[in-house]
Amino acid sequence: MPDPSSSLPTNALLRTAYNALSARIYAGVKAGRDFDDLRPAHGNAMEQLELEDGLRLTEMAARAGITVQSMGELVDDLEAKGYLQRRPDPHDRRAKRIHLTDRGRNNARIAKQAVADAENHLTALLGNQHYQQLRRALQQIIAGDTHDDERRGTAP
Amino acid sequence: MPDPSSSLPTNALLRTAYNALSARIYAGVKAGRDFDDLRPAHGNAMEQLELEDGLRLTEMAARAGITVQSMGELVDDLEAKGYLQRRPDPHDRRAKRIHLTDRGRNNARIAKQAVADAENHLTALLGNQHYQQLRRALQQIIAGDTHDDERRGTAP
DNA sequence: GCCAGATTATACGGCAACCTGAGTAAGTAG
DNA sequence: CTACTTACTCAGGTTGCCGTATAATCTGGC
Repeated sequence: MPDPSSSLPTNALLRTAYNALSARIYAGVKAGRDFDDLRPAHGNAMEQLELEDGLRLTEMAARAGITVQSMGELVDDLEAKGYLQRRPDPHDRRAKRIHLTDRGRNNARIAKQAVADAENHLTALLGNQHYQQLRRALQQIIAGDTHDDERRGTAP
Repeated sequence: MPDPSSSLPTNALLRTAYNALSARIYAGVKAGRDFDDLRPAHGNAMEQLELEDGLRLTEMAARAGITVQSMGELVDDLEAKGYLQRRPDPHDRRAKRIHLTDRGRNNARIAKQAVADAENHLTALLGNQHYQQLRRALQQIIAGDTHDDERRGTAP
């Protein structure tokens, strides 16, 4: 197959680049240890607890940009597999705080490293200057589209 | 919500930028006319027939990088909605050729325009030079990861 | 000409990762 | 105390794929 990427819309380039990079990170996580029972979507939850332990479900869903129910499923799964634990919030008996277990913390550390490796890979591939430019361009796209779409809503 | 994009991994930036751009294109297609019955995935099929009419299912699936069954579903749906038509291949009685109807051709034209609009939007947003650089960087990421992942396969 | 094996399309079932809608329990404001 | 809001759970649906299996047809070797 001749490389068709030069004629593809930028749209498609973004998606393919994202997939490639995600696969790299995901492979890095799974290669590290016995974390075969994690699927990419679980990263949505793990990522956040790595930064801030003891979040509530609602908060996590909002940060990940998915519904509370969806995040609930991920957390259910991760709890069953021993990566994290729900504990009642002492100050609000409606809420539960979600904490990493030792296993979860261990995995989070490796995931963090895999992400860092991917960033280093990009810097090496593009050169630091182009790497920074890429990030700036992506941020502009994200910010630029937010303005226009705010009133019109995103696609269903 | 304070803009967190500056600290996000490049990975996440790629995904969000992709989503933003896709939503823009998709909105463009739907705004143009009465194509409310199309979902984003249908683009996988329409895109190709726009370039080359009368392809077979197998060919389309291979080009889109999805299975024959998945493409079959999309084609079923598009056929039911009057965007395209299956006609027997006169030279191979196993095969069917997939052709755009008038409605399909009309939609393809609008979709093409929506993609072009999105590219123009990007050029205006980033400046032509940075736009070109973005595309180059994405192509490098795609090509760069292909080499490494070829033997190891992509993530499940 | 005929059979083995590949190709083309379809049918059926399953799964991941989301969603909407409807509920319960607990907190908060008047 | 009532009315509203917040946090979470339960049930069920949708989208977009995949795997396996089957029937019809084509192709190459004999």
